[in-house]
Amino acid sequence: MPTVTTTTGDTKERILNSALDLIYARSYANVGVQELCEHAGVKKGSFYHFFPSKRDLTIAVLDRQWMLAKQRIWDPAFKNRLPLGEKLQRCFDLFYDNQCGAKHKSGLVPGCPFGNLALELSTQDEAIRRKVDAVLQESSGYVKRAMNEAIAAGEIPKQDVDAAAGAIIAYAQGAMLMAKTRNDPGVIKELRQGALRLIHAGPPGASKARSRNEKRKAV
Amino acid sequence: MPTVTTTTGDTKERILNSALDLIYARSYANVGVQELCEHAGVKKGSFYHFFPSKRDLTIAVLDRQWMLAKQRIWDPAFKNRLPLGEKLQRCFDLFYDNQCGAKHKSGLVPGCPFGNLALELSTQDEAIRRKVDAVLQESSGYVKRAMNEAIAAGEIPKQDVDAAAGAIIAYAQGAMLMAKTRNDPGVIKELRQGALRLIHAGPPGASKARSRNEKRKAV
DNA sequence: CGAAGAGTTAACCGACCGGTCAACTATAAG
DNA sequence: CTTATAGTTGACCGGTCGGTTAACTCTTCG
Repeated sequence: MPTVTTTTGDTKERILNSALDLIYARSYANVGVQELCEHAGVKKGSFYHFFPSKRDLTIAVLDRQWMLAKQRIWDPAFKNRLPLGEKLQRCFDLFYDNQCGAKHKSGLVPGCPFGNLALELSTQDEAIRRKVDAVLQESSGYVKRAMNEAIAAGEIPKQDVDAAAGAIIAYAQGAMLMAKTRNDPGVIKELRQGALRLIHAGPPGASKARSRNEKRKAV
Repeated sequence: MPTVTTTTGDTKERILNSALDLIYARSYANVGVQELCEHAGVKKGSFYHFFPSKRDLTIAVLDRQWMLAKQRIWDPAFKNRLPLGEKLQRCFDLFYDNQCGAKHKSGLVPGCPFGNLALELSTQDEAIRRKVDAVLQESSGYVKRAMNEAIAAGEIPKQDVDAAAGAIIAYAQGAMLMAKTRNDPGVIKELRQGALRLIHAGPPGASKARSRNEKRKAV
C-alpha cells in the first residue's frame, strides 16, 4: 500500500482537541480520562502512550488554548494600527463573540479557559498555576505594547503602563467570570467601555500633556 | 439532670464549617465527603442525616460564606459615612487583608469563594450558578447604594449606576482571580485604585466639593 | 527476510467517589 | 415504664477515578 492515510497519526491531536473541548466546557475534575478517550475515539492505553498523566495533558491543553487565543483574539485585536481604545473594544468584542458562539452550541457560557483552570486548580497544582500565570502575563504584554505605542503617539498621557495593563487583564477576567456566572454573554458588552476608563489617567498628579483626547460620559 | 448540653448538637455546624474551609481552600471536586467528615469529626451517615447531598451542602456553604462576607467585608466597607472612593478603597483593603491572612496560614492565596465556585461549577450545576449569581448581585447592591448616595451628596456626577457597580464587581473578581493566579495578594493592592477609575469621580483624596464641574478639564 | 521501535489494545489495579442502610443510642414526652 | 423521634454508627453499594501492564500490530529499515 502506498501512502494511503489511514486514521493513524492524528491520535495525539485528537486527544488534545477532545481535552480542550471537554475541559473547557466543563472542568478539569469533571472530565475523566475514560470519557476523554471515548470522545477522542482512543483507548486509554494510547492516551498514556502520549501523555504521562492527566495533569501533563492539561498543561499541553493550556499551551494550545493560548495559541488559539492569540490567533483568534489577541492578534486580531492588537496587531493593527487602530487607536488604543479601538483595540480594547475589539478585544472585548471578540470575547463577546466567542462566548456567544459557545453558548449557541451548548447553551452555556464557558468563560475564559485560563481563568477557569486558574480558579479550579491554582491551589492544587503549582505547575498549572504557573502556566496560567504566564499566559495572563503574555496577554498583559499585548496591552502593554499597545499602551506604549499609544503613549509614543501622544494618544494617551504618560502613565504606569504595567499597572494599567494589569488592570485591563483583571477587568477582562472579571467580565468573563460575570458572564459565565450570569450565563449571559451580554455582560461582556455591557462592561466593554469600562475598560477604557482604566486607561486614561495615571496616579494622582502624575499625568500631563493631554492632547486632543475626548472623554466619554455615560448616562 | 438539668439540661446539660453534653456533646452539643453542633454536628451540622461542624460539617458546615469544615466544608467551608476545605472547599474554599481547594475546590468542590477535590474535597470528598469522606475527608469532609473526618475533618469535622463526624461519620458519613451523620452527614447524610443533615444534608441530602454534597451539592446541597455546597449551597448551604455559599449561604454561610455570603453571611460572613457581609459582616467581614461589605458591611465594614460600606456601612459608614465615608465618601464613595474611601468605601471602595476599604473594600479592596479588606479583600487584601483576607487574602493575606489566608496565605499566611496555608501559603496559598485562595481567591474569592464565590468566584471559585462560579468558575468551577457554573456549567455543571444550575442551582449553584444561580446562587453565586445572586450573591454577586447582592454585592453589586452595596456598590449601587453607595453610588446613589454619593450622587445625591454631589460627590460624583450622575451616571449609569447599574453599569458602574457591575464594573466594580467584575473588576474586584478579576483582581482576586489575578491574585490567586499569581499567588500574591499584593496584586489586589496594585489594582486597588483602578477601581476608582471605573466610576466618574475626582482624583483620590479630593473627596469634597467636586459636584458637577466636569465640563472644564483641570491641569 | 528479521529486528526494532512506535503505536494500539483489552484486561486489570487499588483507591476513592457519592450515597445507602439497618441497627443502634440518647433524649424527652406521655 | 413505653414509645416516638432525633441523631449516630459502621458496614456496604455500584461505579468511577487515574494509572499500569503485557501482549499485540503495524511500519520502517537494514
